[in-house]
Formats: sequence, C-alpha cells, structure tokens
Amino acid sequence: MWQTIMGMFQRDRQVFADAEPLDDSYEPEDIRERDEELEKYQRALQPIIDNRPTSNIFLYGKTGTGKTVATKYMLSHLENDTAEYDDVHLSTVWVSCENLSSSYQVAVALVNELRNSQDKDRISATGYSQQRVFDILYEELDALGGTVVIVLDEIDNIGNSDDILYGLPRARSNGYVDDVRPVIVGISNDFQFRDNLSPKVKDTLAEKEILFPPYDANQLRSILNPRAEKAFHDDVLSDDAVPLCAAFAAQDTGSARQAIRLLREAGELAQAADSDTVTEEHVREAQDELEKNQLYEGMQELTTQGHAVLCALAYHQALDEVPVRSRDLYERYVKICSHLDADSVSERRVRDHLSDMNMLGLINLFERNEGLSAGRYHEYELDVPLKSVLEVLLDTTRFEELANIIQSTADDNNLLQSDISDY
DNA sequence: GTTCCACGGGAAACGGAGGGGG
DNA sequence: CCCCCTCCGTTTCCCGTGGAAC
Repeated sequence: MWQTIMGMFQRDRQVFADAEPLDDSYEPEDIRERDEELEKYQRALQPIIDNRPTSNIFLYGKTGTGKTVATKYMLSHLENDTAEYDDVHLSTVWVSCENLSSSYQVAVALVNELRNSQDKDRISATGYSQQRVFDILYEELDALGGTVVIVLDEIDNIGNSDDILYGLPRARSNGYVDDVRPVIVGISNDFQFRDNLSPKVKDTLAEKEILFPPYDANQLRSILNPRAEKAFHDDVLSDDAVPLCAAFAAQDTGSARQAIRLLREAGELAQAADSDTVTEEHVREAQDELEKNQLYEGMQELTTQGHAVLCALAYHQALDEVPVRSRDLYERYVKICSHLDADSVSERRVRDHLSDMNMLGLINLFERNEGLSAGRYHEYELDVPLKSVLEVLLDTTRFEELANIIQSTADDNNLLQSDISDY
C-alpha cells in the first residue's frame, strides 16, 4: 500500500492561484442571487438606525442557501453605518447553536460570548439552574446597553426547549433589563421550526421571516464563477467543470457550500494527479470522494452501541443473510455485545439506532407486510460496501477482533470481491 | 369490514457524569 | 460536606398505523 517515496512533498504544478475563495469561511464582498432576500433583510433592520422598536428576524432555508453569509454581510454594513449616528448604540453577539441542544446551553454560550469580549471569566456549561443563567445573561446585556443584535445560528437545534426565545424578547417588558433593546436574529435550517415552537413563545416572538430557497444550477454557476476565477490560475478550469459542480449540487441539495466544496475537491484531485487542467472527470471523482467521506465520517461518529448494531448487520451481510429482519438482527446484536463484554440495549433502542443509520444513508430499509398473523415488519441491509464498514470497525477499539471474524466469514462466502470493485 | 403484528413516535423517568454554592 | 443543577443515552411504558389475510 503506502511506501515512502523520495521527494514525497516536492511542489506539484499549481492549479490554484489562491484557494481562499473556496474556503468555507470565505466572505465574498458581494452576495449574488439573493437580491430580494437582502432587500427584505435591510428593511427589517432599518428600524435600528431609526431608533425605532425592531422586530426579531428569522431566516429560514436549508444549509448552503446563503443565510449565514447574508447575515454577516448585513451586520458588517449595519455596524459601519451606525457609526455615523451618535444616538445609535449597537452591539452584536453571534452564537452558533450547532452543538447546543437546549435553551440552557444557548444562554450559557451567549454569556460566555459576551464575557469573552470583555476578558471576564467564562461560566461552566452545567451546575447552575436555568433561571440563574438567564439572570447572568440579562446582567451582561444590561451592561452593554443600546441595541444588541443577538444572532442565533442554527437555532432549530434547540428543538422544543425554547425558553430562551420567550425570555429574551420579553426581558425589557418584564423589567429584567432596563437599558438594552435585544433584537434576535434566528437562523434555521428547518422550515417547521416556527410551527413547533410552544404557543407562548409564538405569541411573544413578533418576527419578520425571510425565506432562502435552494439555489438552482444557474444561480450556483453565477456564485461559483467569480470564486473560480480568483481561486484558479487562468485556463486551468475546463469549460464544463463549474457547470458540472453547479449541476451536481443543484440536483442534490441546492447548496452553494456543496458546490464550492466540490469545486475545491476537484481542484485538489487535479493537482494531486499533476494535471494541467481540472476536467469533468475530476469533478465526478470529487463527487464520489466527498460522498464516501461523508459516509465514512457518519460511521466513525456512531456510539459504541451504534457500532455494535452496525457490526451485527455487517455479520449478516457477510453470511449473505440479508435483508434481515430486526428481530434476527437483534439476536446477533445481543451475542456481539456479550462477546464484547458490553451492555446490550433494548430492542426498541436498537430500532432507533437502525433508523438513525438509515437517515445517514448507511443502511437500506425494506417495509414488509404479511397481513394477518405475520404483521408489519422491516428488513435491513447495508447500503455501503461491507469492506468500508469493516475498515471503520477495524479502526474502532473493541471491534477489531469481530471485524476480522466478519472479514474471514465474508471471504469464505466470496462476498468481498464485488465490493472491492465498487469501492 | 375486521384482525393481527411490528414499527415508530411520544412521554416519563432513571442514573451516573458533568458541575454549582453554602 | 451535602444538596442542588443539567445532560445524555437509555428503559419502559403507551398508542396509532398500514395492509394482507381472514
């Protein structure tokens, strides 16, 4: 496989002039294909300049539709422009709720964000009561004064623990804060987030909504073109590279992020192959590569229980006993757990793990219904090559031995041959 | 139309690991 | 020291559902 090569790191021919425009954190100076949304956004923020009461603003749209980038753009303009007016005092706080699953955690993150900018001590993520954290938060906000724009990115992560959205807009009318006017900008990937909020929150949360629809292929091309021009040397990109990236991304998610990653990956593949141009073929390879990585990461991030369930399914796959119904899979799973000297979870919980893995695209599910006494049941099989599951399991502590057993079982049944060719 | 089954969503609760604060 | 807080994966219930067989 891998061998040391002399001059392994010698500089390749460069296809990239400046890869930064293809980075996730790159902020373009103009935002394309979002004129209507930006105009609405600007109107929604206007009252801040006019010193009028401002509604909270919610942006809805799937990932990669420009919500975050539009917000960064609007806020930096807003900050610049408020500097002109002495009577407008504006601060902004930005919290990404990506890993925060409750209002409590969001409140802690907000406090820490506010304190961080003033070099005060952070507070820990557990230990306080919720009300205590909210009180600390109100104190910090009050100390800032003026208008504070609070951006809660990926706010749908908090699910139905939405107290923070009740508390913040009412902080002033409830007398928790005196000198500060909070404006919440919520960014959500989930269109139904609003509908699932509790009724008391819906009542208090006067909001303006802005929808960010997915991009189509034409729009993605228009977004990619200026970045591609900056990122690559002249004449490196073949004419069909950008349109193909746009087409793939438009078909799948309509996400600009996906299109950009695809283009970067294609560039990296072309560079690695020491090619002068980035071709259609490189884009196709990049698409495969990214898909594979996503599945691989999905598998690695499973919990021990998830790995055990996956391992059980892999065993059935190696025995060529697929699709397998969950009750048979469960028996295998229990045996695997006792072999590993690990606790086994209930059948109900195993079904949850299976449905998680189905969501990740790791496994296939078939619904069967045999009526009267056989009833309704599901059957499962792997949706990724057995070989790649084994690769992950071999790398996972506690599972190496089992992975080897499964591997030799699969070898006996000649089930790995075809997988190698698809992979 | 009725009957039957496993599925899967939901709710409540648990327990042990994070950590307050007096 | 003790009693308080939240979090997470889980258990243990309950219940509505689809659809072939009766």
